[in-house]
Amino acid sequence: MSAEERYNFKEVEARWQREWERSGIYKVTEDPSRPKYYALAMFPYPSGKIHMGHVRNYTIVDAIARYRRMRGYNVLHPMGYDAFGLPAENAAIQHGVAPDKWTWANIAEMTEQLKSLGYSYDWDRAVYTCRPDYYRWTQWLFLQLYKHGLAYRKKAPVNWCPSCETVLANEQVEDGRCWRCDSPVTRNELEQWFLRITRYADELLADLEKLPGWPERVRVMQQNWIGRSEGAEVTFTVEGTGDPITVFTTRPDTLYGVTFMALAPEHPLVEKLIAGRPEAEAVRAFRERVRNQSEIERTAEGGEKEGLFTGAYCINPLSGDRVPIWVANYVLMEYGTGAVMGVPAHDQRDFEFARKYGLPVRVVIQNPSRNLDPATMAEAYPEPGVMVNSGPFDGLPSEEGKERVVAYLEEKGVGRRKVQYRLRDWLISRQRAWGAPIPIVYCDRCGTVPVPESDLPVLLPEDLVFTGKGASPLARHEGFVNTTCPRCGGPARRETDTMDTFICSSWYYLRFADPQNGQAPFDRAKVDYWLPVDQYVGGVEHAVLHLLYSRFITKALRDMGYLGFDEPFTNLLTQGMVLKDGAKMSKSKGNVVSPEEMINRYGADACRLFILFAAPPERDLEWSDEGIEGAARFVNRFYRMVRSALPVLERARGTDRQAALRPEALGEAEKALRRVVHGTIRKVTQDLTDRFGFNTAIASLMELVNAFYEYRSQVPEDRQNPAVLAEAAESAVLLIAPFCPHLAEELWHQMGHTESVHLQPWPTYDEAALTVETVEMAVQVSGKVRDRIRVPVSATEEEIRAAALAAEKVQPHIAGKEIQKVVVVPGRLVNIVVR
RNA sequence: GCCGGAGUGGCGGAACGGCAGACGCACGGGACUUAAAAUCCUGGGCCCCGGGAGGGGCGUGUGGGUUCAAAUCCCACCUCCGGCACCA
Repeated sequence: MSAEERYNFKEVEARWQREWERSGIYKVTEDPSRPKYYALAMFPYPSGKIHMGHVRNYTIVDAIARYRRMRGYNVLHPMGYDAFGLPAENAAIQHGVAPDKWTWANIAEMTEQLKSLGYSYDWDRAVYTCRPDYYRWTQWLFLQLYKHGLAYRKKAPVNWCPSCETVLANEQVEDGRCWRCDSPVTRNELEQWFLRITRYADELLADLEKLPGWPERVRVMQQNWIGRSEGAEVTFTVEGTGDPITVFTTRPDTLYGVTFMALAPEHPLVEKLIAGRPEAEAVRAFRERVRNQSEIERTAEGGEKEGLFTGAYCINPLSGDRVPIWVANYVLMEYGTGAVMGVPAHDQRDFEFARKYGLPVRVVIQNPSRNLDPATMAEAYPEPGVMVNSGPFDGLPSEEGKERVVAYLEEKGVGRRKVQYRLRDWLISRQRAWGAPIPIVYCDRCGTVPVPESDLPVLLPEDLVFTGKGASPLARHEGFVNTTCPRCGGPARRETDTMDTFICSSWYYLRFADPQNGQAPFDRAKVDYWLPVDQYVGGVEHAVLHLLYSRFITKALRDMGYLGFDEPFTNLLTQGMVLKDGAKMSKSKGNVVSPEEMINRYGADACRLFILFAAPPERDLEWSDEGIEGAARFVNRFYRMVRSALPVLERARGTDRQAALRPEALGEAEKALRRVVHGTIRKVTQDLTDRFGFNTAIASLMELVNAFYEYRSQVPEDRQNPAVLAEAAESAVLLIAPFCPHLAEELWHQMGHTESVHLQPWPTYDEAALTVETVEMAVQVSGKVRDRIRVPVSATEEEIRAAALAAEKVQPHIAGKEIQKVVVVPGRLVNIVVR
């Protein structure tokens, strides 16, 4: 093949990217006359260059967006940057580059790379969370939450990452380590801002039911994280002082089995209980030791249970028993009430604790199949059974007992039904400077004062000094800190913590509906038109973080009257990772494949094609150098297919194609090619509509290309049917457009069209072209394929049966045998069952 | 421990009650070429019998079951991956 016939992807891709940008074909506005489709990829942190994970994510969404556009939808397909965050600050400390400079340089580079991949974004809608015109509204969001009692400040034990020098939310601690830098997290008592996500715990859990378009896996992860459990609160009374100690339990039926009370070492009552007692010093020392343990140490595997007797006793409200009060390291102050009733016979943790410290074990639920003996039990019996040693409740099945005990406690006023969640409020203060400042002022006279909306944004100073030591640069910036109270006008100090960047990303999908709005975060009518997101795509690592936060913010804004829907993301696709040599790509492993290099060597279309073809989107994808070469080869093969047919196609110009495609006008070879063409249209359409079967859709396209070559090699050039070839080539180009947009656009124009291929309607298949006169069917004898027969599609079951029984290779297998049954599956197979 | 997902040729994967291995990668053979690259055609799950055309058996993690028919449905188990986990 001559040099100029080789597909010059570099020139073609650059040319069409320029043209699309010039003509603005991907720009969208609201259009009530068309159905809308909002396709969204999780926007990136501008870390420097894009990696293969990004390419995969955005290629999937781009294919979806392009397909929907051709199907007649008004498609919103935006992109932006989650641009606040620690790496920018670290760069400032290490290299002395200002965080905004560093960030904007990265954004410029990544944008250029994204453009080189030919994604169909409406770039006019890009949002940058670090820009005042965006974070102004992040601050506005905070103020609304504050106004509605959903943002509050409290002193609490919090997760502190010593390396990032900031606190973290619970969701951002994994196995006791910082999600970002992997350092062990410590516990600190600090005054911090929280968002009351727990107020929505119930709805966040219940509404998972409304998300059938989410992967089961993600819903289960959120369910686990929210951790709802039903039980009761029961109040014990301290002997002597009468102080109440309330516990949460899921097993009110075991209340008669309580043999000790266990308090978290940090429990507020501990100090009063031990005051003046000989145990006081030891308990205080124990408390300090536990408090200083890191999350990892405290929850280490096995978890040796430790505790100390306080010297005090309390009274069981049900049995009247006198119960010793202990402090124990396994009781967490953050969950429930920070106090646990110890029932060794029926709770494994209590059991271990009781055995270690010689506390009594009292069986109150009897195992129906094997009698439990407290003296010999080797482990707790947590299963249901029959209540014993429980006064008036003896003989009740334990499940029923739960109800009866709670009812009794409520009647006596010493307990009540309670639903407890594992989910805790979202800690959002960050002691970092490169983030959206929390719009709060502290005034000696007025206290905590929110910045008025009209004063937003609270701007980040541009002259921050990053030393990496001591307090945040924001806290050390006098010009920022010192201000006047918006209420009384007196001297005041600004809050110097910034917001968790997950707040910035918890509402960005709303801003895309109205990104330039200077008067409000978004216009309700525009949001009503575009939202919710029809298809969201991203990594599963945000299953609990970003996706839970966004659901919460959506519900909060809905309750404030700003939104009219309950859930932000109707359908979610969690794409798999891109691996190399079986492992996640990372600099330390040295197995990183650079998208930039691949695009340079093989072209954007080949990269996109390989990534879509190599694995279904939700599965991990193993990068293969040979694989992408194969994809590049196919791009060329496709290009040559159309190029070499252009002279023949020229003959179809201006003729009546529909007339030329009438069945009477076609020979067998033409009909066969048309069958493949229309079969492929059907297959690709199905694969893109009801699932994301990009890999099988592309496989089907490859079969079409193979059939095209076969036709051209088997029918002499002068006898080739121009109308059939034109239909095949046009269909192929339209079908490949979502995957290889440059290739499709180039060929579309070479075929003589002047409008963009991406604005064309999606092809439809012709049922008539799919019909066949005869079908081949397999003939099985007792389930094994022995022969094949060709029968007319119109053949009756009786005729098929006769043909099968007469088939040559079937004879030896049925000769002399009794035919028990013949199963005929028309169009597929015949199974002759013999004995 | 509880919950979820996945195990199919040398490799990525397809089929999700009806002919296992579509499509591609890698590999073998052939054509074109002085040669190579590129391209085009072609072969192939594994084992056994046959010189050959051909024939037979076994095959979707393991063991059972349902069915004329199971990768697909049911039961039990194994392995790997992921989530939660001293949450009362």
